Amino acid sequence: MTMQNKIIAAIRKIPKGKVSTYGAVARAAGYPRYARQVARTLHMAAALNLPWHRVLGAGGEIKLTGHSAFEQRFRLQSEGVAFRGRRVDMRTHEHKFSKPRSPRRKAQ
DNA sequence: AGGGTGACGATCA
DNA sequence: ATGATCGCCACCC
Repeated sequence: MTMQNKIIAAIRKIPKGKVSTYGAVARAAGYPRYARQVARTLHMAAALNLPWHRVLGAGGEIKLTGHSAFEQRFRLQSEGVAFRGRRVDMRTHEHKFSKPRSPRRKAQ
């Protein structure tokens, strides 16, 4: 299993109406500090059919620029994600990964 | 091999 | 809140 595959798998777990962040996805995939690689992976989101719009920067901020940023915001609002200013209200929309950080035995 | 580059993130002024 | 700086790390010349 490559790092990129794990990152992709993590992104696929974000349900509609919820969001996550580059850093959180990286951690959920088992690669803390690899936020930039998550972003890199998202460049092929369309081809991989990934919910790319559900991944935001730390604090729920859209890191895209120009038209893409607008589209991301539009897509999120379309599935019920509320914004507070320029940021998503993470308190109510952040997806919590159930990924165990310490593969100890197993999550009961 | 070496240096520049990000859809990052945390910290500080 | 905003901008600068720095640490990070796979990619792409």
